[in-house]
Amino acid sequence: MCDIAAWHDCTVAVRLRAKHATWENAIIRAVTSIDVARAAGVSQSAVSRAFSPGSSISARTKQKVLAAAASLGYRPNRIPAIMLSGRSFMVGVVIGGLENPFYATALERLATALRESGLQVLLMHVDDALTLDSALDRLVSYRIDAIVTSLAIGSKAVVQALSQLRLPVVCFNSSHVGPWISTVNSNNHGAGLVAARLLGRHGMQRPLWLAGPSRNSASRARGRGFCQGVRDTGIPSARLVRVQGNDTYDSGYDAIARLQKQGIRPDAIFSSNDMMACGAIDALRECMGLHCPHDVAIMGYDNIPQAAWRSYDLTSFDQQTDQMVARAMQLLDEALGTQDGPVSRTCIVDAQLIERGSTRAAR
Amino acid sequence: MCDIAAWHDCTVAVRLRAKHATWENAIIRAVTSIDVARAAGVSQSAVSRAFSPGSSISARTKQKVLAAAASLGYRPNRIPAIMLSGRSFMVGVVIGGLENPFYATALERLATALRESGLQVLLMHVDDALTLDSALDRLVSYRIDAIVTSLAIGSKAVVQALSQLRLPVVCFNSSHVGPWISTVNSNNHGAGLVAARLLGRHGMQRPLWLAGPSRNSASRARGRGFCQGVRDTGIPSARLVRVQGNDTYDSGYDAIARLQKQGIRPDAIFSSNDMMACGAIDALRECMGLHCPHDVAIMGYDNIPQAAWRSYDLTSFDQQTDQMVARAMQLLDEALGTQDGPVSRTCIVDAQLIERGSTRAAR
DNA sequence: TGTTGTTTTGCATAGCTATGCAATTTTCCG
DNA sequence: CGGAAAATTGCATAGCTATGCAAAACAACA
Repeated sequence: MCDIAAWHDCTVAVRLRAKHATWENAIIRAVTSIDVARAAGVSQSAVSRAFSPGSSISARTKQKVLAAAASLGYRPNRIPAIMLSGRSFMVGVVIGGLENPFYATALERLATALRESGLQVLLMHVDDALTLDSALDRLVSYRIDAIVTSLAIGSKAVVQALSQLRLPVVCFNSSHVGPWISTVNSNNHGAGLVAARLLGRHGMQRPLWLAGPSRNSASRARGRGFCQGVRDTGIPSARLVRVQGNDTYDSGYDAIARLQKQGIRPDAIFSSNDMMACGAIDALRECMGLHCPHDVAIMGYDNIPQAAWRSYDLTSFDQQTDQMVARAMQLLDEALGTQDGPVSRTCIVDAQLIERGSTRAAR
Repeated sequence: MCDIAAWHDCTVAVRLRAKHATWENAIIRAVTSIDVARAAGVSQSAVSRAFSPGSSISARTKQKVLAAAASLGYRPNRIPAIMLSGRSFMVGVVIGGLENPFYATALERLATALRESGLQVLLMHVDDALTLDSALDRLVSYRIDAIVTSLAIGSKAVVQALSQLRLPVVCFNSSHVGPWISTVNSNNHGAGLVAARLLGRHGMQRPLWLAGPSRNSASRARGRGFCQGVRDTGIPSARLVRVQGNDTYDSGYDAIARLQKQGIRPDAIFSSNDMMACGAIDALRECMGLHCPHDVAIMGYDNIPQAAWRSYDLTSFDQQTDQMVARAMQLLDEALGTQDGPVSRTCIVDAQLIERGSTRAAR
């Protein structure tokens, strides 16, 4: 019924003819500061100074230049400055997994923070680690000043590749460190402890740790914290269930659905992230007839918007994106500002427990 | 309007540090092709050719160059080429509203497509139309080749600002057109018709159109299609309820929650997007005691991942992101390839109805 | 070997702006 | 008004690579 768009039918081509022959030249050659200088009757230096705040130029000259620039449609060109200074004010942002709303939001905040610091975002989306190398080559060929990545830097090889760039790198939630590499981590281990204590207060006896892929170091840290917290609280030790595949809703759903066959019946679940937790809630109800929070208490991580949606009402840990981004900017500034060579710092931000209905047992 | 001086101001702090960086670079200078040439005992041209596929160079020379380059850690530099060719192979991508998973996914796909076409993404996140002007100035100062934006270009002023850049612009779901501006639209109106027909088949009698903000032209088109479809089908005409604020889950929830007081009791809702639809489902249950699909059939738009989550199981229209991105790339290639001046084309992609439980009335 | 044709190499340059420095103009003050 | 100080302006250049063109090396062939 809805057939593929026949775009030859729906397409409207509108070609606009030039009124003056001049604009065609403008395509071939952009308006330069020399053009403006000629039009304003000043030197090219004056044009440059008119657009550089704080430089030595009289109000009258600046006025003339700006007028000429406006009439010619001149736009300052930062490319030559990159060559001269060796600084492009571009930061390579390497991301993946935007289907997780947490990363999408983080990217948004990061982009805003970078913009406000006068830095541009050269975005590189990578599907897997394989494409990372060529992605880095590309970024570097544009002479980026630094790299910020939210990828969970899993392998030593990736760390080495990053270090060899001899560029400041700031990672989110990466456990590996090395020269040139700084990281901002959520306090994953601490949050795991808090999660376990919360279950202890509710008297849970059959906790389950719903783990993300083992290559995800942040997930591993959450699990370690949780299991330790469970031991500390004196609850019977937590059962580990690891999702197959990625840390998505479907993976969480499937992992819990499999419990049915195995005869496992948890009364509390701590999930490596919110999407998996939502999948778990639905699987419990649909496959096992268990309801949250009446039969099972559930906690996630990330505090994605959907955790607050009423159908899930999911207790979660907020990663405090704003703080983490602010820290990342600090580390970045520090790395960019120093002349002392490779900087490597780590910085940990506490996650905040957001209690919602999914852990309010109504027994 | 386009205050160029203003954004220069915000980079002053960083600029000062750049001086130090320059001074420092005199000591730790990036490896250039000249360094490699010296090390390999060849001319700088040879180095350039060794890294330009298809250029005239003997295997032996290339070998020497690559070896020297590897040992020095040389990385090709595209910045001078930008100056020479006037082409940066960077595309400015202007986005906002990543909290809507649909846009996040679209960005991911777009970034991938651009990368595969050898284009870089210079990302610009804008919170509102106010920051757009300065954002554009920044992008242009990096000599981007084109702009792609998923913002709903609402106002004539924005269109004019974009046109004045004299750069190819490709918009998603924008109704306004103009020189230099091409658009890829979802068939919003057609989808509205389809939605109405679906309700007609189910015998609904009290349809409600849950409208997004009136400035959103895509939302308006969906509403027009729906209302016309409702008329065509002979159902009593659809009631309009417009959200206050943005097109989010909360807005959808609140809009439906308000129905209670007004004594409105729909038996079918077509929502401007999925997030609002999810809010509507929850509000119906919590505030009015109505259940979906038993009491009310609900449809959304975008087919975000959450629409498939079992707690919502929402019928939706898939915007066929892959197709839309592919079309956008075609329009982009066309605009970049032509020398004939400003191109303006429009292209429409049908949305695909995804029927799920929210419209499977179990009466 | 000489000649012609082909491949490879190096030279020289363009591309545009920011900035140090010197020259010039303006301002200030005695 | 004169001269010193300050402000402004212009000149010249650096920054790095891709590429047209000419020169050189090489290959093929008689």
